[in-house]
Amino acid sequence: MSNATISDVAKKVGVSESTVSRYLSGFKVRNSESIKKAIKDLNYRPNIMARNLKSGKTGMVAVIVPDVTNPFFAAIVRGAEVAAGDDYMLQLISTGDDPEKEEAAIRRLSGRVDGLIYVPAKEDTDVITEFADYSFPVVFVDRVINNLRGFDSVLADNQTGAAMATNHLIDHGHTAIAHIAGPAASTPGKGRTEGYLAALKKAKIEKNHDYYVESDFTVLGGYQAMMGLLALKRRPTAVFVGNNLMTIGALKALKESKVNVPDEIAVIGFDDHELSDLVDPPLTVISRDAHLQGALAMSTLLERIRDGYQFPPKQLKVDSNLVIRQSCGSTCLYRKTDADKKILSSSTSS
Amino acid sequence: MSNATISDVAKKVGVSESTVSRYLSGFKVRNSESIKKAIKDLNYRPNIMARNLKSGKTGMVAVIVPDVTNPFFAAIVRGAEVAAGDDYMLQLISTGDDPEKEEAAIRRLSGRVDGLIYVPAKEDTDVITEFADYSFPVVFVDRVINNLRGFDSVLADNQTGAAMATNHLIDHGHTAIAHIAGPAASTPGKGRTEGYLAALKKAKIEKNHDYYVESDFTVLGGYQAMMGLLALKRRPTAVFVGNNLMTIGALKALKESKVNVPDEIAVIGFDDHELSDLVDPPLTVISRDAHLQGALAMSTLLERIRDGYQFPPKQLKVDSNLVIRQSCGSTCLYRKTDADKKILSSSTSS
DNA sequence: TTGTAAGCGTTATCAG
DNA sequence: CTGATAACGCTTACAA
Repeated sequence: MSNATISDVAKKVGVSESTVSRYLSGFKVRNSESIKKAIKDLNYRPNIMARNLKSGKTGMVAVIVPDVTNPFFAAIVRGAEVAAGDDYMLQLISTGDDPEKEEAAIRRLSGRVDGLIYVPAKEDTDVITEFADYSFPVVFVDRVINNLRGFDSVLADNQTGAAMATNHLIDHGHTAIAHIAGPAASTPGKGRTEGYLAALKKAKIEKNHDYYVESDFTVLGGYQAMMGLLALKRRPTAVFVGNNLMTIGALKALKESKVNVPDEIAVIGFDDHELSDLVDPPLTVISRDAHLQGALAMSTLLERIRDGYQFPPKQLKVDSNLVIRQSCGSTCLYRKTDADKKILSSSTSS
Repeated sequence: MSNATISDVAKKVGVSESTVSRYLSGFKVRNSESIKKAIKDLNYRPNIMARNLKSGKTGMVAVIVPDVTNPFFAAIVRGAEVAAGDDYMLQLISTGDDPEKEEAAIRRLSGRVDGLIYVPAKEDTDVITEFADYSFPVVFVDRVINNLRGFDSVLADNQTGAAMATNHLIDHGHTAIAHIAGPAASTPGKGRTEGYLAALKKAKIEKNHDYYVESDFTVLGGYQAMMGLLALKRRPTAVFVGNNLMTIGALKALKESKVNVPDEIAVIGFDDHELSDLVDPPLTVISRDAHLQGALAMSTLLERIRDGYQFPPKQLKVDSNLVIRQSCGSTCLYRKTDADKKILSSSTSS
């Protein structure tokens, strides 16, 4: 039973509650030894709620991700936790991509946490407009609610990454390059499509509407999108897939259809994976440091919690890197690095 | 600013605080309409801390896992969250396999949560012995602290699963069967080794000490263990690997050493993975429902929170299943099912 | 149904 | 350095 209160301790030692409280806060008190002993004897532990009620702080930060089960989001969470150190503990909300659950969860957050790291499932919601009232700072990661300025964010360099991916395919001689994209209404979906289109344009490759498939960032979506591409009269010879889950789906579709990668179709994905070098064939991807994104988000948030909005909102970006393995073939040698060797050069820019 | 208090609302309407409080608790009050309006106008939201201080409940459950980044643990977390529903929110602690951080985190938990779902990183710690004092119920998942009875737990059927794995290899005609095991001091490490040994014994295969390698459940550990096995004068022809991460490491070692799976060596892993059917070759594994484990743990915990320990501790177990793909070869046809087709028959037994 | 008042456990203020 | 006292915002007897 840990229901001993500060008053019990005070009584036992024969001092006032305030003295014990001061001892606990590290002030010098006369009977510190006997207080120490009494605390141990009574197995006293301060009541956090009472403390919080006084201070108005909770020592908690909420992290909302669409799905912890996605290794990419898990890495963000882990990065945030590491950056929080001993100062803050994490409340995790993983809504399973359900915007309604997410909204409900946000509503329940008020008063429970000192800040929020937020990877929204859908970006066209308007719950967030209530945040102005919600009395705690918010940092967006990877996605950012439409038309919402005034918030900090930590994004990936989607355009550059997607352009690198597309250029890599172009360098291999492809011109029939498809793109299985995330929702055009999402920050990463939009950004990556922009990068893809920009790269095509720069290479003077005419864009083919059949080769742009908007999907939904899920395994099933990627599977269906790839099936659609395979059904085309004139199949693409290369595909850039817009995220990790859709890449898995696309690969399953290719495998099921017995289409050889990279000989019949080259594949490049966005976001790396622990198993990317073990799949058949080892997967060439654009990678970025999700752990770092989480950590940056947390440190930005902690600054806000400490200092408020005296500084203007930050828009952080994390670099993307090309990790070349074998799913695009190896005809293009000049860009080739050791397969399976990650180039970990993630850095940040504002 | 959400700093309006119940007293502000009361003042605005011209009633007492208790009336507003009653309205909030769903009681019938005369001026409910005007109270409703005042709450909206003032943007009043109840202060959770104050409420908690009164009730002594936090509405939070802690979930401690060694690493959220491991998809298996992520699934446990997600399962727990789903089972929690709207009643409880999750505090996540993922210590990166650091027992010291874990211990520190546990210490800070008291008073913050109403209960704990605990997957310990190390099972020989004794922090947990303080739990008796810690005033909140604990449910262990997957692992269980040494010599600790009196707690609820939700484990996997490690023995049976490991025996299935080993038998599968035996059915393929193997007799030189190695086992890359987790720590013998851990529940799953120990259980799976027992299953492995039992299956060997039943098949009257003499056990070879070189073929038992105790490792640490990490990718690197699995890699090194496999490298060790490959260096043996008399290599095993089949390996049962004790968890998902070590299996990844083992596969990397095999790939690097250009050893063909399954022709030169058959591999079976413990715990399935989203990508298991895409790796080369598609991986045969023992699978169990981690999501279910998390959910069962949560519902058990919620019972304890509600009803206390009036019922004796439950020891739940989740079934393991054999998922046959191609990493063990296909010489043994009678057990063969459609490759890549999961048999989802997870159920529970006490 | 309503209001008054006490109390949850802590910390901050202010006199001593 | 110490102790009494008043908050923090809410709930809940108890009385009206």
